This record gives sequence, C-alpha cells and structure tokens, in this order.
Amino acid sequence: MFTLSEENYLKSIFHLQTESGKGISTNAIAKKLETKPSSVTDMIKKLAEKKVLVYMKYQGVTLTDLGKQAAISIVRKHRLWEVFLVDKLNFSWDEVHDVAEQLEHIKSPKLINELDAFLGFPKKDPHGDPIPDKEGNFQKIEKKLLSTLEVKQSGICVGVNDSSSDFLKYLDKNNISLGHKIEVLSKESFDGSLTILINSKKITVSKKISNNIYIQS
Amino acid sequence: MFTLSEENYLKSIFHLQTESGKGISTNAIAKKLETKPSSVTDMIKKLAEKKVLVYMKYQGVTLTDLGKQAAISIVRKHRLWEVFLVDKLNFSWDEVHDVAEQLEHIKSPKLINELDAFLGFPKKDPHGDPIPDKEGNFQKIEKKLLSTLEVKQSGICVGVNDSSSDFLKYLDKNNISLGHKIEVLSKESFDGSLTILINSKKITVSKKISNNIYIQS
DNA sequence: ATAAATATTTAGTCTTGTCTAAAAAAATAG
DNA sequence: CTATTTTTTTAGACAAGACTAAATATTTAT
Repeated sequence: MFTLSEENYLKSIFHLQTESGKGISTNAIAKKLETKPSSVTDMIKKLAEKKVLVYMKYQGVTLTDLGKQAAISIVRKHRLWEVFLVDKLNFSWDEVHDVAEQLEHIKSPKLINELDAFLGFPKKDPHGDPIPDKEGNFQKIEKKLLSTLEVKQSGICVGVNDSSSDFLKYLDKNNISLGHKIEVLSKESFDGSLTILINSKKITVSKKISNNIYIQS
Repeated sequence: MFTLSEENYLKSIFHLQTESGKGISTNAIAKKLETKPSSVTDMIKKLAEKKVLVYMKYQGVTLTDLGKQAAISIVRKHRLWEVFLVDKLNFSWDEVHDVAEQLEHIKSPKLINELDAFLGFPKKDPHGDPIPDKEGNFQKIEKKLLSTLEVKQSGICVGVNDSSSDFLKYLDKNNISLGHKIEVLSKESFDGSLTILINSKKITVSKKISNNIYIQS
C-alpha cells in the first residue's frame, strides 16, 4: 500500500493539518520530518498521484479523505503500541516514542485489531492522546493549555503537547502525570511562570512548561 | 547497525549454514531469498566489508562469529514475536510467519527482553523451534523426521520442517500438533506413505508429509 | 580432455528517496 | 511599486538495492 517513507509523510501532514486547520506548506513538512524542502516537493507529487492529498504548486497540501484514513490508521497503530509498551512491558512514557515509531509501520490488520482487544480497547495512549477505533473515529478531547489558566483555577492533567523524553522525565521528576489535579496558586506576570499545587505539593513551572501541559476543567 | 535487507541476508545465510554445515553458495542464497544471484553477489561484498561473513569468489560464504550473533538475535526476535502472536493475540500457527518477518526487524533491546519476560521466557516457538536466550544460546532439540521411523516405532511430534501456511493448515485439519504422540502402524514401500496413529485415530500420510514432521523418541 | 552445462561475477541500468545548488515564484518592506 | 527576502520548485547527482544481459569460472559428462 504505502512505503515507510510515504507513511511518515502522511502522518506528519495529518498532525500539522489537525493543529493548523489550513493547507500545509512544504517548509512546515520539511521541518517536521527533518528533511529538505526539495525532498518534500518530490514526495508530495508522488502522494498527489496516489490521490491521498491535493497539491497545487506554491499552495501547500491538504489530505483527501483517503489520505486522512491512511494517516489515522497509522496514528491508531502508534498509540496502541504505546499502550502495549507501557501497560505490558514496563516502559515508562518517555521511552515509548521511538519504538512505537517503528511498530506503527507493521502491516497486519489482524495484528492491530487483536492487540486492541488484548489491551481492552483503550481510548487514550500514555500521553493522553485519543486512540482512533477500527473505523477511524476518535473523540476530540476537550483540553486547554495549563498556561491559559488564571490564578485559583484548576483542572485535571489530561495530556502533553511535547512528547520528548526530556520533557516527560521532567514531569516524572515533579510527580506530574495524567489524571492529577493541578491548581494555579499564583502567576508571575513578568515571565508567565506559574506556581501550582499538585499532589499537595507546591511547585513553580516556567511558561515553557505550562505551554506543554493540557488541562481539562 | 544493519539495514532490513542486510538482516534478511544474515538470517537466510544462518539458516542455510545451520542446515548444511558447509559454505553457502550464491545460488542457494538467491533461491532462499527469491532474488537473483547477481544481487546476492553485490550484497555479499557489502556484508564481507562489514565483517559479518567471509567471502571468497566462487567459494561460497561463511558467517563470522559477529555475523552469527547478529543472525541469532534476529531469529530470537522472530520466534519470540511468534509466541506473542499465538499466546496473546489468538493467531494460529499458520498465520504468524509473515507478521513475525516484519516484527523481527524492530530495533530495541529493551523491547525484546521485556517481551521475553512478559511471555515467561519461552524455550520454543509455536512450530517447536528453540528460542535463543539473551546471550544467544539455545539448545539443539533432538529430533528426527517422521519419515525415518519404522513400523511400530513411535514418538512425540516436536516440530515441523516446512512452516508454510498450507502445510500447517493440513496438520490442523488432521489434528496433528506439537506434543502429540504419533505411532507408525504401517509403511507402504511403494511410495513411502505411512499409516499412523494419532489422538487414537488412524490416518495415512504421504512421504512428503512425513518428511516435514519432526519426532522425538 | 574437451564440450556442454551450471554457477558466479561484472557491467550497466533502474527505482526510491534523498541531497545541493540554482532558478523561479510569492510575500514583504521601504 | 519596486527591491529584497522568503518560499518553493527544478535540475542534476548520489547511495542502496535490485535487475538484465553478457562474460568468466567451474563442474560434469562424454
């Protein structure tokens, strides 16, 4: 169906498209995939011929329904494997990404559906992101950034924006994890840093941190 | 470390070498991998430069210790994944091969060692083949072909030679599986076919079948 | 021992996916 | 509105891994 490289393009474009809503520029894709814009142009032409995206020169790209389905199927696989690694194989949430990047390309419908059942049809991955079902449906999770909360407001930590190992390790070190209640005690207007209450402990986090934690009120 | 293609060559050469004991010819590798001898020559040169095998023109190849270790690690992964698919995901033994061929190339030492533990450190895969441990050690299983048994001799079915889906389905249809006792009731000298007793049922199998079933006495 | 058959290697080509350097188009600034 | 900057595309090259066709070695048969 799709090559490994094609799948990676589809997935990246899908994520960019979900975030921005608009057509995705060559440069944005190149940056996401850590490749060169000229390489992106080449691949885009190929994918357009395969009818998974619409491409007009200098106009950016948009996934077709076909392309969206393909991308969602990859995301589903990625997130199910992450659950498997954490729930069954003692991986911590900062260790799963690289392995899941490999596993998401394994081709076998039976494998992924059986895995889904084996894991009990989980709805979220270890970072709080929703897992599409067999038909590609998944609920949008209501969430906002911790940085948008005002003093005295609170909410439950439901996800992270940045899944890099360094960031996740920082969270672990400060006992911040999914499902915990976070309350904003004070906000420093100079640098946007927040003092928050989590697990009955007071800690201060920078704007950069609070911009990467999702909260559900 | 190794590309997907290199890993497939290593694994095939390892299996050929284990079966035959001698140096492996270009043609034999080409046949096993369903590729052309000229392609094999190219790859062999590359692998020789990487010190995983010794190659002398027109003389066939032999894996070095380094190459053997690499091959065993792939075999370990393949067989552990097969156990996972059968034990945890309801695959039958004739469905696992293609998926395991993909999974065996996933690179993550933690993944495979945790998987090993999760499965309870199995010693054999669903076809009766031994699974190398973390250090690459695995016991040779004492076995002989069903076709070598004489009338009135018997033994336990411990493996199969051919893991093709068709063959395994045939075995399932006749309720032949690992661990069952098989007794030879009679042997037809004309075509080598055997009448055997298995699960208190009498069935007749051709020479081709009995040449692909391993027995432990 | 020579001829025929088989096995192996070489030479050159192709595809995929990438890259660099340069050209062209679009966006932005003054 | 023209000039500069940024973005995108083109053109040409390269590496990996495969292929075909032809050349060369080796083995087998007569």
